[in-house]
Amino acid sequence: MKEINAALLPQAQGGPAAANGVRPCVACEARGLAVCGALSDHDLAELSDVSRKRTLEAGDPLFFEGDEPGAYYVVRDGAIKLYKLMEDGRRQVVGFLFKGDMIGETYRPTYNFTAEAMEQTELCQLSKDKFEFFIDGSAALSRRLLTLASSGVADAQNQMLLLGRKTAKERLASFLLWMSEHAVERGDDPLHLYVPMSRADIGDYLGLTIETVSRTITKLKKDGIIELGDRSLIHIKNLSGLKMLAGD
Amino acid sequence: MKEINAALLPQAQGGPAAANGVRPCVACEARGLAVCGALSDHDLAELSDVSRKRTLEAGDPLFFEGDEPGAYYVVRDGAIKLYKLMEDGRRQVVGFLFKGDMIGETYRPTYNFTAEAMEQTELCQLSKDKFEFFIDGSAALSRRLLTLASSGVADAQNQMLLLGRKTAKERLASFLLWMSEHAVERGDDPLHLYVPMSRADIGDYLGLTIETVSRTITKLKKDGIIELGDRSLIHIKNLSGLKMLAGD
DNA sequence: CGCCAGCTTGAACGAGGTCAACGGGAGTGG
DNA sequence: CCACTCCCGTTGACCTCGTTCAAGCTGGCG
Repeated sequence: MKEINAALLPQAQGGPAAANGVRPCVACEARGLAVCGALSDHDLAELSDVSRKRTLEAGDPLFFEGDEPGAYYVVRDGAIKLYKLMEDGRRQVVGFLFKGDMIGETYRPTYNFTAEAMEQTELCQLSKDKFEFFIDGSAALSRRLLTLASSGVADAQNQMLLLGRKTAKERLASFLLWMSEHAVERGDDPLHLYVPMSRADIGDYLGLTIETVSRTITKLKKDGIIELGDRSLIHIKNLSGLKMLAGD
Repeated sequence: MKEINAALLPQAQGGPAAANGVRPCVACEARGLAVCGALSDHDLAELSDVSRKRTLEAGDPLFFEGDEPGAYYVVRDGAIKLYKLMEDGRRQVVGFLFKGDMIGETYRPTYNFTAEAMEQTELCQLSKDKFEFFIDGSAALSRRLLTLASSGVADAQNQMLLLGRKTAKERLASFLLWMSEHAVERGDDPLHLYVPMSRADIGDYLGLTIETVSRTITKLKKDGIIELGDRSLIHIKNLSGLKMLAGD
């Protein structure tokens, strides 16, 4: 039962981790963050039976826009980007997922975006049918998923305001603030941001080119708002200044 | 019980229609379209008890961004726009609602946008607490709401692609196609669109100015793609041409 | 060391914004 | 019935922000 979808997977999991097979969700480090927090220990133990660990390397796709959803995924660790492509290659990143986030295309016939790992990422893969059976049986889980979907809509609407009406500087400032707020939720330092996405990813998320992203970051640096560190780290030196710049 | 929230309403309903009070949801013309379709006749009869009819005139606000949600609303007839404002007045329309659509800020602490009628609009107002009690008790309703929320997210992501990466012409074409598809869902003629929104509304939805909207519509007219009729009517003369222009 | 991918910086361009003038239909009042 | 106003949409001329094109820079890795 753990292996039902193995044949459909883009890449089957290899290496030493595979030997561990399913780990109990009860002890999952992402449990507190994730949707699984809505379930009792007993339910979670059952969920373990329909879940399966997946590991992706940087650049690996999880699924493509238009694919039929075969599973739900919870990010245990790492970072995923979600994007849509136009025929001529124009790209729009519609979201980023980090530890505890879920891919919630609940009850949709096809995925509306492509999902791709930005770095090595561990996922919990939940069988679609089994998980939906769980949803129907648990009002708490339904409620949690509805709440998540609603905040997903709210996030998307904020992004619409950004894309439709904000200047390049306001977009960058809003993006950094968003990253900061989500760092808080995950219990990370909100002033020393780990930003695993490339300039191209940021540009495609903010509706800008890599050049504009680069230039705007340089300006923020010169204004003393932020500082760039090693390994994708961005230090926010002036949070209130950043909030001013974000507009709203 | 029908009147519990009457004191909180921005404008109490007046005129002859008020005398009717609550009309049974069972016979509601929007039932087939709306979320209520997920409920049995029996449940709907109960829902009638916690629902109340509201009528808005063009320009009337239903609620403001930041307000605490006190109710859920289903549009029975008319048209509503949802928008967010920045301090300096820049505006982003994040959605339009028509017959059968629901305002689904499920389980959120505040509304994320302002809702305003674009023409005379009839709404069914459902008590928040009562309706949430219904949700918890009905897996079918939960499922329906989750499906709606998911397609709301998908819609929002498509709009992100539009706002982030499409040209003015592509935006207008995509908008008209979107209107056409939703006309089909509502059982209206998909080639003779009723477009109740002003140029300003369209511009603020597409991240453009009224001037650019006007110029672009003129171009579409000159290219023989569309034709403008009386009373907010737009006739699509070349649907496949429109699809070409929309990109994706 | 050399190569390549990702990032930065500069210079010129252009799609859409801004500013301004005008037109036409609905409502109002004489 | 016309004169007047107001609002909305259209059109034109000019400008600007972000894009495009191009050149260098930096660091990781063979």
